[in-house]
Amino acid sequence: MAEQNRVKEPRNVATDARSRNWLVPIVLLMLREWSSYGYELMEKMATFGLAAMNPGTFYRTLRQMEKNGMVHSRWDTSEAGPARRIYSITEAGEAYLQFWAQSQDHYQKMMDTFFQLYTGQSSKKDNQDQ
Amino acid sequence: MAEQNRVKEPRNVATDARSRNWLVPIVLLMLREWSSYGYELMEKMATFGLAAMNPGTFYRTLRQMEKNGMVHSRWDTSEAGPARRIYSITEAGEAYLQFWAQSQDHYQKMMDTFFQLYTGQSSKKDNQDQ
DNA sequence: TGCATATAAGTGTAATATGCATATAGATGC
DNA sequence: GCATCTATATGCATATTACACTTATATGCA
Repeated sequence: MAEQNRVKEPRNVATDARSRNWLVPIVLLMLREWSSYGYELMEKMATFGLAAMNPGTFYRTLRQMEKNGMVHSRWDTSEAGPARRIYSITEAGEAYLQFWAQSQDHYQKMMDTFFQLYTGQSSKKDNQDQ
Repeated sequence: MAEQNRVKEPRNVATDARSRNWLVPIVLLMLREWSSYGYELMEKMATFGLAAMNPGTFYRTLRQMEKNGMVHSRWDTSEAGPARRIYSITEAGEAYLQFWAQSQDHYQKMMDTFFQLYTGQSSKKDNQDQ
């Protein structure tokens, strides 16, 4: 019955920022370094090798983060062109970032377990050279 | 305005199998080793330190995977107790697993970049002792 | 001037995903 | 008989996300 059902192409899973679980912390990280606005943030995402999700979701996520208190924003009309909403990280945002970073430890272990089973040996993929 | 809005407690983010992005590959991994059924698979999840999501979602995901062609199933009534739906991995499932493992590489690099920015040094969280 | 395009930030709505509660059913214990 | 464990599954509400648009300012250029 499941005959002509091809395997649905996995939509890049962790390759992109999807699940927003990634989006939020990465945006916070960027804002920790320099306050910025949506359009720029979206472009910087590429630095992380993250094909940014569609703009609509991205902007909406930013507003959501503001509602959650992780960031706050102000309009910037000083530059030419359309007004920009400049986001800055808040203390709550910093706290979240810290919490998240800690939780990554667990994640890393899980990944390690995965690769142990998958390849029969530990992932240890970061002992490349440097 | 965003005043009494506390930061929504992140519901364990990557700590559990949520986003199912993890669920699928891990189930496939387990099925690669030995064909099994939902109930057992759910229990084995604990091995990965993954608090299994609720049964409903779990079973539903398995059926979804079958529809996608990653696994196929047959009823097993040979044992005592309720019939079990035994799942086996398909070639498409193996292919997906491979694809996924590759994408994790990318993911790992991203995480590394993240921690470089966050702590100012490479994550290197697995050079603990051994 | 008129129009395409880049920059910038959004909204509406439908499709998906997920959690939670609940249903069904065989087997076993008491 | 009835509670409980094993085993699989569905219904519904809510949460997430994608996709298609909308609104605006500014610039290039024919």
